[in-house]
Amino acid sequence: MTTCHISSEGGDTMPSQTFLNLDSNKQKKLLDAAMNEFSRVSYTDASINQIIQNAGISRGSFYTYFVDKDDLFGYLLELNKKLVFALTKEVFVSCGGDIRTSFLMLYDTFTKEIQAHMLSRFLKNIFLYFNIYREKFERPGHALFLYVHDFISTENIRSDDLEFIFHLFMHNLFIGITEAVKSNNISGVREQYEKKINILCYGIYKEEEGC
Amino acid sequence: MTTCHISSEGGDTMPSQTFLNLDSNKQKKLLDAAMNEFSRVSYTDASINQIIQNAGISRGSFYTYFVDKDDLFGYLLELNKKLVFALTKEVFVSCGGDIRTSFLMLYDTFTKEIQAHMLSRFLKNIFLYFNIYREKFERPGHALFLYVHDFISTENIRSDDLEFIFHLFMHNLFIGITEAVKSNNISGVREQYEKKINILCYGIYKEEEGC
DNA sequence: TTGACAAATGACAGGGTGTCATATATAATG
DNA sequence: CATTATATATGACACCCTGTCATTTGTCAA
Repeated sequence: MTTCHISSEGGDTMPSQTFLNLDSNKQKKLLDAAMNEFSRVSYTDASINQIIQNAGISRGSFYTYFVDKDDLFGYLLELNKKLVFALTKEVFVSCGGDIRTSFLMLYDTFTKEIQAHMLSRFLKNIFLYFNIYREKFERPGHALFLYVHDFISTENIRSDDLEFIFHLFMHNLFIGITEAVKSNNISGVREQYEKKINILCYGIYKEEEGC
Repeated sequence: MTTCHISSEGGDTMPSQTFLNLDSNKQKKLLDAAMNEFSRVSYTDASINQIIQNAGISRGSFYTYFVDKDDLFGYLLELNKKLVFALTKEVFVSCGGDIRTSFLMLYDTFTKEIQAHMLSRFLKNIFLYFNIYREKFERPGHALFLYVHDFISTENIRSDDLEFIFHLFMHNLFIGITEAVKSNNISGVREQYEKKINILCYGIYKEEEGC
């Protein structure tokens, strides 16, 4: 409970043993085809037909590996989760645990990652059609929190519910990145994101109000 | 620009003249069938086949009225917009324009409305599958802001960008309602929502930090 | 060689969308 | 009234999708 491995949550979507038994080349071929399809179009439009065609497997086979599109997609997320976890932790450490600077840096880190990394197209599409993935993606939030909460500084924080705050910031981070990916006015989006983070940190009301 | 009618924005999704020319009974029959379908299942699963079957019109006719499911749905939103606008304004007025109390009350008002009003099932489904509608629904936000901004008090607000703040609160209101509709722990959700609003108003940092 | 079990297959049923040539109203006009 | 023009309605059609399942193919041990 207290110690948490990355893979602890989200084990609900797993391929069948049949798939796991498969020659790893064949596995990769299917996974690659899936990544391509989910990068090509939105989740809704992604077609299993396309995937199996590109992977060169039969319809029937696919359904012995995964129960449906959701299952496959969940597995892909699972595989890419480690990257997100590691990056997040790294940022918190390098910011001395300060929430405000951490979340500003997370934004920059992820948007850069999306531009530069091999996963770019897939990640980009995730954020591009984020509204659809939101639930799937935000669910492992608890695991992520457990993974990094030791590295968050709470000295200057008013509330005692750190997890709540973490999720609130995370949520806004994801929305920010989503907008960054969609928009062509990068600096404008970044500016708005910082504004939001500042509001979350300092509030909108003038000083006089008591806590 | 400054004066704003409710219908100003979102005129992009409109039924064809053919539909508008129709006998109003026939119009209603189709609209009712659509409302039922969008209440029955998620937007993704909503089927035009079902709608035309229940409305007793032919496939071909439907496509002379609306270009697709999106178009039809947009029109339904348009028709229900007035209610949302009116309620929002009312709340702001009755709260003397204070953002915090207004948004707390908006939450209560809308969740009650969803339970009590004739539109309940439709509205409920909107929020239930909100992730999908988010864009469609948040787009008319600007019109809504123009409609109510005169009734928002800015005395105790730090920032000068009222519209930005308004959208931020609106966004969280919608998420709150969405969660309320989904959850069976109503009071818990309401509590979390208030927590969030308080953070937006007062921030998470302790006093000492300068503005 | 022969079972026995694991894996792969594609035809099939059932559902969906958007189109279009054709049929049927309704109105207008000589 | 007959005729032509115009608006509206229709459902068969082409095409796409998903999930299933009886059957075939592969593999390995006895």
